[in-house]
Amino acid sequence: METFRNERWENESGNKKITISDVAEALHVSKTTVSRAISGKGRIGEDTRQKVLAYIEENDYKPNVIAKGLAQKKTYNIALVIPGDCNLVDMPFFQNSMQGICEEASANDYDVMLVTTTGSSSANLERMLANNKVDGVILSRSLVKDRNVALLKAQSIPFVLMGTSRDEKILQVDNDHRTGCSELVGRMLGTGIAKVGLIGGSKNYVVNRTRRQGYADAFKNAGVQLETSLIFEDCDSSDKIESAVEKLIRENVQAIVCMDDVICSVVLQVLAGKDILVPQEIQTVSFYDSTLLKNRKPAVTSLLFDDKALGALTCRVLLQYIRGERIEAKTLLGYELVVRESTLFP
Amino acid sequence: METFRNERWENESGNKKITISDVAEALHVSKTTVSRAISGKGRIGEDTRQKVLAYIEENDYKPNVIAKGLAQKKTYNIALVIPGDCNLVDMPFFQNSMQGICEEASANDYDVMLVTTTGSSSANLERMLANNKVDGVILSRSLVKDRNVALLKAQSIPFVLMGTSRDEKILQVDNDHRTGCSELVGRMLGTGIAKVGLIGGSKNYVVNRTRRQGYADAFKNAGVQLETSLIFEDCDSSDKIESAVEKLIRENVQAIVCMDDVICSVVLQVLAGKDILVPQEIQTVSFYDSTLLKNRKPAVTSLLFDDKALGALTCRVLLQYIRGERIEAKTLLGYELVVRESTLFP
DNA sequence: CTGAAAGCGCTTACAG
DNA sequence: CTGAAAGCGCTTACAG
Repeated sequence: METFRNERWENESGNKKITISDVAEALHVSKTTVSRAISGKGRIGEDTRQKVLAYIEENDYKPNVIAKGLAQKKTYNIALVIPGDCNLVDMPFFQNSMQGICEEASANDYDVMLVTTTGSSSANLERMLANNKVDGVILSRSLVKDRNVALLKAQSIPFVLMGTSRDEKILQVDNDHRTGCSELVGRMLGTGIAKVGLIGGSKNYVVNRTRRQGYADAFKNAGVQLETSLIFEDCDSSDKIESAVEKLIRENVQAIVCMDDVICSVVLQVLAGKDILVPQEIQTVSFYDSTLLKNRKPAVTSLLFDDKALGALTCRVLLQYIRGERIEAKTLLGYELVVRESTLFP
Repeated sequence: METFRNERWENESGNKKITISDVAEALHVSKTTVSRAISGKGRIGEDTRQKVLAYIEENDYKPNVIAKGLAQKKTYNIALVIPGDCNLVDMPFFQNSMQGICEEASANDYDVMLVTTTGSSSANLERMLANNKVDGVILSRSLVKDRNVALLKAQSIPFVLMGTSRDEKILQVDNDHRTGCSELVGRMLGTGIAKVGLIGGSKNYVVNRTRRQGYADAFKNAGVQLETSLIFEDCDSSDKIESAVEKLIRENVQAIVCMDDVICSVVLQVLAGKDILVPQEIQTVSFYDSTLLKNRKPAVTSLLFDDKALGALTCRVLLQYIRGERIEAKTLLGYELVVRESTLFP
């Protein structure tokens, strides 16, 4: 059995990193001058500046960010908190927004630290904060009663929520689920039908409540009476979804609105099992396009959000806040309504 | 429109962090002594040690990890590199292993920095390495020709691959896909059937090649001739998968082995569309249980891997390597074979 | 415009 | 067993 051993000292001579002192020495200037040439802060002669910059470029000198941070009392890190126990339907959201965050951070010479928390424990986040390894944190998709929010507030460390909260005291950036859902449902009602059922996920997630509001808005706008008997929430298992679909069928709904793609997937399966045609007999839409339904037939009409852009923007907002810039308390991003085969929109 | 502004200086008096100097001063000892009490390194009187520890506990002192790192030329960070552009079927893998990595790191007082790369760019990784912000890196699920591997090797920074590579010079930790796939296919062949088709994903991913080897192993072990005409690889779109299924049907296969759940999902749909019964007419298995098929009927026989444990182990191996401990070049983790409705195993 | 010096919050030979 | 001092690689008043 082959084994490995890290023997860094052997090649230490080879790639010893060059420091600011080395640069200063080689150029017969002070470290101060080198530092100024790099940061652009403080007065410095244009020619010396160029000389330093040229040498740095030439010799591939990279300042040690850790040391820089220590001196400035910054870390140039932000933390991204994601649920360790999310379900499949939410994964594309996290994956995509994550990429947006990483790229935006990278572009600003920041790095992102990953912190996973579970519903029951914020231990990892606490450790991270205690260790002072970050300048700020991004929280994603919060729960209605979110312990992480409480933790962050208590520490008075800059943070922004990538999602929505009714707490106006916290910075928020989110997709405009509410308007999107409202427009989508509005399109359904606009075709003249009124019996539109809703099947939703756990009310524990703020996003699900927001979607529900959008659904309600549509009825209000259309002047159609909303029947609460057609609304099924907290459907977090196949069984619950199936039973909801059956009840909706008995109610003779003309359309079923699904809050997410997992729900929609089950709904389509139940309808297919009963040989109910979509969209001819019952139209179906999903509130979120996660590619989970990509291979499903019929293709489902749904809302398309740019999660990567959301991540990037959230990151930018956090960075601006850290720098002390004045920013809007809440930012909402647009969406696209994608009409596919599962509806009979004109 | 409400706006926010970060005004840290206002409450700076409130939560100024206490430093090692404060502790030393309060206790009338030197910083050296405090440092030793905490680290456990160097000789120190048991009573002074207790005294220091008590004070620290009492006043909630947390050493500044950044400063500690600077002095020791360590960062107490590792980087996790994940593809920014992975597809749905791989998300559960990344999500779960991520959690394992974070928790193991946390338990060792390390933090994990997130780096996303795309097939075409390793820029983020390069930046991270240049900035010296990590002591080591975890690479996940490498491609056959992986630029990240080349980059890491050139930098001679400790790294381990969470996945498999034929390059024996790199540290690897992986699920034992090969043995798993072999056993699963072996069970099929053991029922007396011989015409077992295979539909696989992109050969660009090492993991898909490994699974293919497991498939081949099974035939060899069973003494059954493997028909290459029943093997379809690089099926990375619905169209290709559908066409593969149709060819396999024409070949009168008795079973179809799917390399992952997305493939399997499409296969089941095609079979259902043609009213071909699973498992009565064609048995079906998937090589990876990603919960993507959870709501599908019939439930699919597949392999179950503990991705979270894989992440944790990978992290542990990297940390041991960083510490200079001797470790095995390659570690393989077990799996569980879950027999469900889609097969006719005895 | 430039530099010497102190400092960020730790660790670690070295000396006692 | 304990401490003074130098050092990790930067930044930033302060002085010139």
